[in-house]
Amino acid sequence: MDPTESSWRLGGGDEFFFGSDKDSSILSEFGWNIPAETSCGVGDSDRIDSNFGGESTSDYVSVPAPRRTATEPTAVEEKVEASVSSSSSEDQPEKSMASGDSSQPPAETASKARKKGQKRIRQPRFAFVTKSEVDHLEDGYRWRKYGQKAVKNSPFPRSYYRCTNSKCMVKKRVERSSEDPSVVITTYEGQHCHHSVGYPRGGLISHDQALFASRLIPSVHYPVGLPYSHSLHAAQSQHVPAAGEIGEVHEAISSQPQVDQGLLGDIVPSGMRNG
DNA sequence: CGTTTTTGACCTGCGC
DNA sequence: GCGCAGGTCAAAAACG
Repeated sequence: MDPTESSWRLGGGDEFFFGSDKDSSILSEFGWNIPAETSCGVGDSDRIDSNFGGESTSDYVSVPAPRRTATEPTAVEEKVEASVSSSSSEDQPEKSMASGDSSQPPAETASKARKKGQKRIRQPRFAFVTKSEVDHLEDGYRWRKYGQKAVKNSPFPRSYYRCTNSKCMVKKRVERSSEDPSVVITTYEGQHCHHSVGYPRGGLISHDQALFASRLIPSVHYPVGLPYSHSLHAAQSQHVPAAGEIGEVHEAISSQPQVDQGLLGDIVPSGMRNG
């Protein structure tokens, strides 16, 4: 297991936290409302540093993604929860590049070089707990699955996804809770440097969603019920969910399971859902 | 034909 | 130092 997990485990994190007012700032810093200037393509750890104000190591923020809809068969009931993860896994700047770039030399060189020389830089992460029948929730972005692993304490495998945008190095990992098979834990890592774009064969994301994506961050608040401060962040990530839901989610989170018409059922704070 | 998913192997980091 | 578990890569297969 990785240390990382413990750090950013839902509600378990304790390294990063921002105040309520800061949330928006932070998020925006991460570029979750970012147009496309963040640093895509740049692929350097620099971007993280910049965003985090120089601390390349401590950074975990989240990258909320706008949830979508159309392809989702039954996402009607989803409890979303998010938490910020921090610390832990360090992500690799170069690595991303290497992997992202197929044109790059065999991963061997790249991977080796990168690992030995320096530590991987961690990227902001956001974990969402969603109650849904489908593992892979649409968030407005296109993801490509690049791996799957069995999880030690869980009968369910963990899937690893990467944004299909060649310049975007955002990753996402999805796994089902061993406690509640109906609960899907989605962790976003990194930040999109582009708007949500099309949907896989299912159609393009609607304009609304794109728009939504661009502004979801700022409007969010954090779930009052969350036990951890980080949760707030997480909460924000929830917003990401769907266009038009922002408002709803926001409310739901902060006050009660409100729900959005069909998209979000009720939000479940990490600490609360445990019961 | 192009893209995505699947799957096994490899590498890295951490705990003991 | 060894073993374990997580995370990623890459080749092959499947799908649209």
